[in-house]
Amino acid sequence: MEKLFFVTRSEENYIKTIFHLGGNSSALIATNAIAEQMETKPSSVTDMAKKLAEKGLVHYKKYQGISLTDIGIKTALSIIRKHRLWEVFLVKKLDFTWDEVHEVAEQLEHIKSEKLIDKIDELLDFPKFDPHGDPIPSKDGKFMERDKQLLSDVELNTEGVCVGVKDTSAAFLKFLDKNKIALGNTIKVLEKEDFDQSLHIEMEGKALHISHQIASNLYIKKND
Amino acid sequence: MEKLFFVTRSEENYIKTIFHLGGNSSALIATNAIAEQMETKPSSVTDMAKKLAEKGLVHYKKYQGISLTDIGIKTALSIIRKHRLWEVFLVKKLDFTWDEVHEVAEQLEHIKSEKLIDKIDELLDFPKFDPHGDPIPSKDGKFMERDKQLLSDVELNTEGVCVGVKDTSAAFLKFLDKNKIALGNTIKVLEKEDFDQSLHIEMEGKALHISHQIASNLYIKKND
DNA sequence: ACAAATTTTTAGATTTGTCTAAATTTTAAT
DNA sequence: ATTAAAATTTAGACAAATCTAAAAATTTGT
Ligand SMILES: [Mn+2]
Ligand SMILES: [Mn+2]
Ligand SMILES: [Mn+2]
Ligand SMILES: [Mn+2]
Repeated sequence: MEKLFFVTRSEENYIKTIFHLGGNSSALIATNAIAEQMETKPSSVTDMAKKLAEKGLVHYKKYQGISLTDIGIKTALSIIRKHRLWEVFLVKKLDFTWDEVHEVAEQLEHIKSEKLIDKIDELLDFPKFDPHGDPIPSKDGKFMERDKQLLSDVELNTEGVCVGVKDTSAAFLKFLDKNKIALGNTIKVLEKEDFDQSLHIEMEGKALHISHQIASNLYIKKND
Repeated sequence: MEKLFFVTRSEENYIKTIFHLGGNSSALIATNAIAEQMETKPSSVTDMAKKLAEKGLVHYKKYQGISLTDIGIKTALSIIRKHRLWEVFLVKKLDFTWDEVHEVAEQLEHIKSEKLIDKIDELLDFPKFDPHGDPIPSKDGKFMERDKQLLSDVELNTEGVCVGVKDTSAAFLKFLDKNKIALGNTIKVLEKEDFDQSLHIEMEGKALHISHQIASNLYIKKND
């Protein structure tokens, strides 16, 4: 007793959103939070909550909040796996840039074929992270959360490597491109401005001055 | 004035079906024919006919029949292009067999991204035919109909090459696999049985006896 | 040409996913 | 502990895509 019901595209999008808002574990996610994230109305979320509870994908108690069941979590991980693998495919095989992939992956993540996604995984040589540095769940739902910190949180003189972005908007990613900031680049924190918390850093040997807004959306992995 | 409206997945499926039933040119396609092909009810087809006419994708006159407008034809060709390119992709890049690809392509053909399909086209080196021998329309809607004939229609001693299948069902394709009949194989018609119209042929040098049903679903290109 | 058969359309209902506006419950503030 | 504010749910509506049953138009057979 597991894949009992067909899950629609809309249901998949709700499940994914609940997961991203932390609805795994036993945290209860608010109706409003889901509505805001999905740019829909709270009443629509309530309607869907009932439907998903009916299908055994979420726990739902009126007025209390929503969280994913085990099956819901498995479903979410499967969608996220597909989304991220397609993103890697688009970048590695079709020369998409990292700011172009999300939109298309939003569509591709709903394609229903286990064989398809497993073959894509194989074609890409089983990547562990997507183009934004986010981990890719394996077929059985496991994934390694990388040891990473926001650049804005590390102390002076820290050296490391860019490993991910928090903000994945096209606008932010294009800004990073323009400033030659890319995942894999080496980085060192040279100075912190107390006044505006901007940072003077060295990236791949070149000096760069970046705002707090940028630093608080870039993940780095500190050198051992 | 061209891509005026958003075309839904359901509308795309109707457009494609009308095209395949010959609704390009000015032939009028019957409501019942469309309903049968799509395994839906005639009343649903009528409803959709009105919607598509409203959007300028089909010509529709009550009780007379349905045909595609120029925009409708362009739309159909774009969907068919996507379907067939994805089929080639699945076979060439992901080792799908030709009997497995159709189902998945039915989903992938609805992905909306011009860049995606053009890059897939490029990755595959601009194939002209899909795994079943059907021509792939180019970006601008042109395609070459191959010079081909049903094996059941050619005369005795004809020599040629298998270039396509008429029946694309998984059952038929698997049958061909089992009998080592593949596109690209050389073929020669040795003898025709008058009684049941079965054929004795030579395929890649090996003798084979095939029924009329098989011969009438295999396309060959005669040697010059 | 005209009745019978067939095809097609209409009318009305259903499901899914969404919305607005009103009612209810929970939470926060005094 | 009340009251005010905020969050959530309900009730009722709507659009899309489908269906069934009945009505209308067309085609066919004699
Ligand atoms: Mn993404
Ligand atoms: Mn990503
Ligand atoms: Mn196909
Ligand atoms: Mn095909």
